[in-house]
Amino acid sequence: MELNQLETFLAVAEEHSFSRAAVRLHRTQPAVSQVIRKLESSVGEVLFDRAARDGSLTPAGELLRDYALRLLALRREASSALGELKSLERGHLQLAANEYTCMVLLPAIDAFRREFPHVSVTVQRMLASRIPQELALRSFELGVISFRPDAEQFRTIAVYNDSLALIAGPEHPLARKARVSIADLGKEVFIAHSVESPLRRRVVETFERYRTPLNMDIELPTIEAIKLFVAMGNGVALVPHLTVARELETGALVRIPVDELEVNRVLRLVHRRHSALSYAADGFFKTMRAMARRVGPPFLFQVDKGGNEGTTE
Amino acid sequence: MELNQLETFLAVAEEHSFSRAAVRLHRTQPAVSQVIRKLESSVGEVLFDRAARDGSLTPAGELLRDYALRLLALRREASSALGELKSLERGHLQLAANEYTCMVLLPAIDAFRREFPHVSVTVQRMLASRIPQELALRSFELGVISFRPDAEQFRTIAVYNDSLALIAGPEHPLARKARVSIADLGKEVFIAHSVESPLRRRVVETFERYRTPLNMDIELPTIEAIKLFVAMGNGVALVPHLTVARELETGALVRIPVDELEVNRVLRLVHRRHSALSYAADGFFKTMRAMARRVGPPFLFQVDKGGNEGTTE
DNA sequence: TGGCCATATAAGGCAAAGTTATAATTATTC
DNA sequence: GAATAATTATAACTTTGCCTTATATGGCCA
Repeated sequence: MELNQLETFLAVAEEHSFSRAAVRLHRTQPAVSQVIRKLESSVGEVLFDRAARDGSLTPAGELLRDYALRLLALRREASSALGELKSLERGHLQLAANEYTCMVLLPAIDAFRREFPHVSVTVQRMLASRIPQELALRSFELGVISFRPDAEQFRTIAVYNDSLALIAGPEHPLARKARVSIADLGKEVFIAHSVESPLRRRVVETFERYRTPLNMDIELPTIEAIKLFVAMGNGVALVPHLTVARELETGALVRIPVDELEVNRVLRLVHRRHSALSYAADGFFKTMRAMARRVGPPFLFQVDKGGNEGTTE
Repeated sequence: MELNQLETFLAVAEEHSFSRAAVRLHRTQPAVSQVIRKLESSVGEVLFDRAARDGSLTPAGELLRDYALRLLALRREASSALGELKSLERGHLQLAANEYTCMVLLPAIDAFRREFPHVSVTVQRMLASRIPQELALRSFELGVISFRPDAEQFRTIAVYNDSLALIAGPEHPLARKARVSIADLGKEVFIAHSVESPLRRRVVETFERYRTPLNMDIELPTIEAIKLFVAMGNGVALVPHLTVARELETGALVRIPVDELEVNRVLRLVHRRHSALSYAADGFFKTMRAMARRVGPPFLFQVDKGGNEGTTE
């Protein structure tokens, strides 16, 4: 019993004639006869009362008619569901980001949801360092990272240019100075993130380069904790600008400009190079590209080319 | 999109491998590849993430998987419904009979329902004379008549041998006589059925043959009315024995034996010769044959053979 | 980088499904 | 009641398409 056969079967039942059904299906009458015969032998029942000569159904035929209608309706539904997937009237977008990189996603997700309200979005929180391997395992489709993974299997797109901000509480002595050099920071207490990260390594390297002592006696587990602790006047911290944008505006924190620490880090979307992009992910890319064009820096949209330079820039 | 293809598709999705699916389906791997490719092109979506090499589905594939499962389940359901029809765990029996021939059906329907409790039965009430033409129009499948229709398109089976009973009220003078001849009936009032019927014609002919006057001034529309009227002592009536069996037992009516009126009439099941019998009707035949064997006369089961002798016995 | 595993591709064979032509069957009509 | 018309069945032939064998390609892992 195939859907194809059921289509022919229903045409005969509706037209009450093998020949008229053949016309409707753009086939010849013997072809229709053959399909019906084959269907009859496959279900083990005679479906049309041949003696009637008016295409009337046997009881078995009546029964099969109901099922045939339901089966074909279900196929139509499946087709239209697949169509909706393509036109993003349906679908699902699975992202992964860490505590702060997910911040940059928020305006993009907002725009995306506005454009495609029927595509659901989930953002999985994950340490950035684990994102490539989980991505390879297909736990999600798109990740946000701040480095370029060294495997060729990934494709990355730079989407946000985040600078590192040295922050202090508004009452902090450095907050009043117009210009601060890295040497001035030797005596400050740096509040560090307790998770090992490229960011942290870069801070350490920079201080070593300038031969400046780095006091990192305090480690806190979340950015929120660091911000709060610094706002209370306890030392300084180097954090992604985007995580403190609000506090800088309200004055709860102050950004201290230090030339030697003018480091940017580029946030990138990453996906499996060899997996076809879902329509949802494709739509998300389009949204981000549109946003980069409309909003401009720090948003950007730049597909990374070339080899696997590893952790860079 | 065919069910066949969806079966292959699901096998691959479940086995997470084209090659293993091929083994399971007793095909070769290229055959499976080809089916999937064809399915993909027909739905316009890539269904498996080839880069994954572990048979994982794309979002479109996930979506189709749900529908494929439902479609195949529905096909299984259809098959089993057709199986139930054959095994009479499901089905419908449509009969037609008139006011009194339906009486003979009751014990048969009772036995049938006992054997096949899931087959529904409807008895359509209809003048016996209209049954053949309605049968030809397929309003029902099986009719009960007391004559043999003259069209070759019908097949009849004698199932009940009903004698005509001359009835009178218990107080009627004839009720006391041991033997009554037709001549004794000349002065009686015959209560007639107001519907023209073979039965009535035969009564008239019999009286004419014996040159006995027949007083049929009273016509009543139902057997029930005739029985009641006769029981009240108003004349006599000639009615099918089976319609008065109960009253004869209780003594509400008395049967008067008249040799010249010892006429039997055979009730017959009739169906379209060229239409295949439904499993339900076939089961009903088997039930009636079993009953004829078990109960014996007046039940019988005798397929009528030969030409179209018209109204006969 | 070479071997391994999985899928893709190509070519050939065969079964199934479609077509044309014609027969058989049944209803209709004069 | 035979001719006619309409409908489905049958037969022979063609084409399509599915499956097989054989081989290539591509990603992964040591």
